[in-house]
Amino acid sequence: MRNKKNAVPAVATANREAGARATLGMVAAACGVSPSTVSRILNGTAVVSQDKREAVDRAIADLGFIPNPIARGLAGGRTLSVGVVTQALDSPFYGLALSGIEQELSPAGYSALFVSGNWNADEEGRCIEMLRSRRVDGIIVLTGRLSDDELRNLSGSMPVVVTGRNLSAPGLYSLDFNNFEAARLATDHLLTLGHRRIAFIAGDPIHPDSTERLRGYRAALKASGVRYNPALVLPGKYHEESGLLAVAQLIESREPFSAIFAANDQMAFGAALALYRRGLRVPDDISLVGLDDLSGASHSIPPLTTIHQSVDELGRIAARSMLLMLAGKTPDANLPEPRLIVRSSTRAWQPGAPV
Amino acid sequence: MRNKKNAVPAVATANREAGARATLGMVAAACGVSPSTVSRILNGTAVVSQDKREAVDRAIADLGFIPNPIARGLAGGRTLSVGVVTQALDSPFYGLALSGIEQELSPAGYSALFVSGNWNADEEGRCIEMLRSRRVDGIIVLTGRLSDDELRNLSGSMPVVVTGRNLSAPGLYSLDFNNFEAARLATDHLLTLGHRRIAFIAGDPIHPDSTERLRGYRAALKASGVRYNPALVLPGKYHEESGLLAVAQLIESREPFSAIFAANDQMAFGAALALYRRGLRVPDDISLVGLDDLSGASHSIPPLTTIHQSVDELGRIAARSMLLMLAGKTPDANLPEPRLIVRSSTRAWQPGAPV
DNA sequence: TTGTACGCGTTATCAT
DNA sequence: ATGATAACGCGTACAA
Repeated sequence: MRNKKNAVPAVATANREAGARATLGMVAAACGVSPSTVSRILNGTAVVSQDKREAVDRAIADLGFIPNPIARGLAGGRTLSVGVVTQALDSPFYGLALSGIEQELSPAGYSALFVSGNWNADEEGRCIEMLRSRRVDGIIVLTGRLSDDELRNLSGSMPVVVTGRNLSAPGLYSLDFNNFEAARLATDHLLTLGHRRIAFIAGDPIHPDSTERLRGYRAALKASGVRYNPALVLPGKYHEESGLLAVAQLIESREPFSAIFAANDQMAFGAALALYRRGLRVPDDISLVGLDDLSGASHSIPPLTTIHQSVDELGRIAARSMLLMLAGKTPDANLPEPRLIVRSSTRAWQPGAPV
Repeated sequence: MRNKKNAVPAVATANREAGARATLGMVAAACGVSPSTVSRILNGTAVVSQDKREAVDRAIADLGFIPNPIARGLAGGRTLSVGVVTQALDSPFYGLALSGIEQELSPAGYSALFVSGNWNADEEGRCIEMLRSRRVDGIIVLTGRLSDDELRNLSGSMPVVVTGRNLSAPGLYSLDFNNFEAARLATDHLLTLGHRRIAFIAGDPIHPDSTERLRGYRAALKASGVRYNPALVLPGKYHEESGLLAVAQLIESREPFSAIFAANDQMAFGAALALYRRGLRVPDDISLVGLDDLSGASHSIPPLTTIHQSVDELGRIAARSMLLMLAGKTPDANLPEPRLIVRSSTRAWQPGAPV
């Protein structure tokens, strides 16, 4: 099954036509130098004479040689791949981050191994074991359910970048959106428009960002001298259906409100649908603000006023930080601050609102 | 940099605590057998005496040994990984497919290498080169811009599963939705409701499914004896903005219509927004049907009547077919037929529509 | 049944 | 500046 290595040039060229792969050894043989020299040229590890370099470069182009990352990994102890633990591959939020990660990793010659933990700590653990067994050079964890200690532990054996948390350790870099400020901005926008009875659909308390967003909501109210009313805070789970339910529940409660701030866009979409079903118009009757600025937000009905989080930028920065750590440097990038995007789901408060 | 191999058990255990990985050689040394024996036990390649097997099993568990897929790949010529070429990682449509692929591949011990071609043939070519250099065992191509010949060519060197086409070759399996029937169903639904002036927002003609969907639209009209009116067919590009533009253009043209069938949900969302901006109500003034049944369709305003395509099932079946080919068998699975999902964006035609 | 020896494609170390 | 040689961790003929 094995065929001879270091075939002569003619054969190598023939092989290439046949779809077979050229190897470093074949390149070396083709121009009469040692494999080490070829390797050095490839990696810029040492100075090589001009003529040899040219000969080798030509042979490389000629044979269509591409170094084998597998063998490279075996020999060099690195695989030029980084593992990415996400929570869902089909998510308007995480999808953007994955995209950003790939955009940054590919040009650097790294591949991403995407695995999804599905919001399950056990599954996430298995994913990480799998990534370790594949010898990824580092791991990027998007949010996740793992404990901080597990993460710190992992960072002992390889560089780790984690989003949605704020913890530090050697070999560990964390990146988080300013959830507090995002929620504060959203609430403040409604307050500025004159709204006072502002309902808040909270996120799943299991996410650390949920409490931050609640804090931002309360801080904005306080700064405007509006009393915090617990009856206006509804539990949600960050998906559309929970936003819909929350609003249904809110209306049932007969607690008056003129605006809603949903802790993420998906819940805002659900909320909008609930209002629509009750015959309440957005923004004429009720103003609505989301958070995230998912791609769907600009084409929802009405286009959703929301807080923009640069999720693709999150991905890019996470990847860039990983690349830096892999190069032995220390990352220090931060995420851009959230900013308000005013579209058509909010308007100034009017006396005599229906609710 | 290299450290000694075949460390004695005590050291191995210590290493394990330190986060270092056990190797097959270490397992062999730990119980005084040869590496080949361990390998055989791992792969069930040959019969091994009971006592050795037990000793080895114990050592494996003890050392927490996990075979290194990299080395395995180098030696055995397989990597237990399959490449997946998608067009976008952040897409409500492809995301579902990726998710389905991972769900099927993981339990089988395979990893997926997701790369995105961004609707660009060159980039797609580079992706495939990268996957080949990483020695993936097979490649799944979601739609893509590659020519059929390139695909057939690729399938010469490894198993290939491609979606969105209908071609066959040894080592190549293709899977496609019934786009014709999907479009026929959508159009027929509107016809059944009494609509006669049904606009069609077509997809990007560069996608082969676009022409199929147009065919389905025309076939349904014909079957109901409705004359095909080219003025009611608008060009689109499968994204929200193009749906919005198409409707704006349609209204400008002053060609009367009472219903719109958009060739995918994303364009339907854009269409809904355009109608909303003109003060036209869905479904009261205009009925609207999409195609795909994206997750957002059920929470749009109003919830969108559409044709369900099991995109996650597409991913799962593609992966299952790949697994079959990898096992030397011939896949023969087919995609489920599209089905109509009636929600709230359509209603019976009323005389005296505003347009 | 088990072990030996070699190869997979590359990098790193040590000579020269 | 360059080459020989030895790993990297595993699979697999072949020998025993």
